[in-house]
Amino acid sequence: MIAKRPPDRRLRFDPDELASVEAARPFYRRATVAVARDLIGAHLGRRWRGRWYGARIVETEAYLGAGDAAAHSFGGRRTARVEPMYAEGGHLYVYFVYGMHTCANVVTGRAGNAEAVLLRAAEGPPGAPRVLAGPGKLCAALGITVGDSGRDLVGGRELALFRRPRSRRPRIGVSPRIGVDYAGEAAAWPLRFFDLDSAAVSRRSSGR
DNA sequence: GACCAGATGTACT
DNA sequence: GTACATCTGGTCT
Repeated sequence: MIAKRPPDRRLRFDPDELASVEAARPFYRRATVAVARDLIGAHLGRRWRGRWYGARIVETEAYLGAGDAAAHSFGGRRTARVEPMYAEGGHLYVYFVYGMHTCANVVTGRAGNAEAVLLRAAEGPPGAPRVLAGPGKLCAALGITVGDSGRDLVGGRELALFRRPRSRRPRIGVSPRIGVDYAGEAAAWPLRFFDLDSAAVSRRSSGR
């Protein structure tokens, strides 16, 4: 059993205060690119000891399954690690990389598609500057571990995603994905989305 | 901006 | 057994 990690205390938030709506299954079942775009500005919430902690997502990347050389499920690869990617949209796929970092993805589309959206960065309250700038830091700050891989975000008791209010539509930038140079032609696909006005979007990946 | 080390799980031979 | 990974933070130019 993998030990659970507590979230960063500074990320405390009240879902009601945001007037946000928890994303339901149909939200995740749509095209991966559409979900990746709509996740910008949404809040990822983690419940720890009865309280909610969370952050506003400001950077995502779409991974398009078997036909995408940058995706873990490229060519239909199906191992114990990537198995959660084959679940129905709305599940979480978490993996450990470079011996020290954890990255969280939201599975999209229908079961078997193996498509997902990587959560690259989020923004906390003013008291938590840059603690979420990068997929590894985002997971660390929210206490997400590989033990959360395969968890369902829909109706989840510990992890949930709250959609952004319609009134707050961020300015969204688009660029190729980060760190996937090995993926050949797929490396240039414009599948990275980010909030143009967020300081948490990593420098390296700011699209310049 | 470019370059590089770091620590270890996962996939593959 | 071995290569390398959807990174990060530090150093140097």
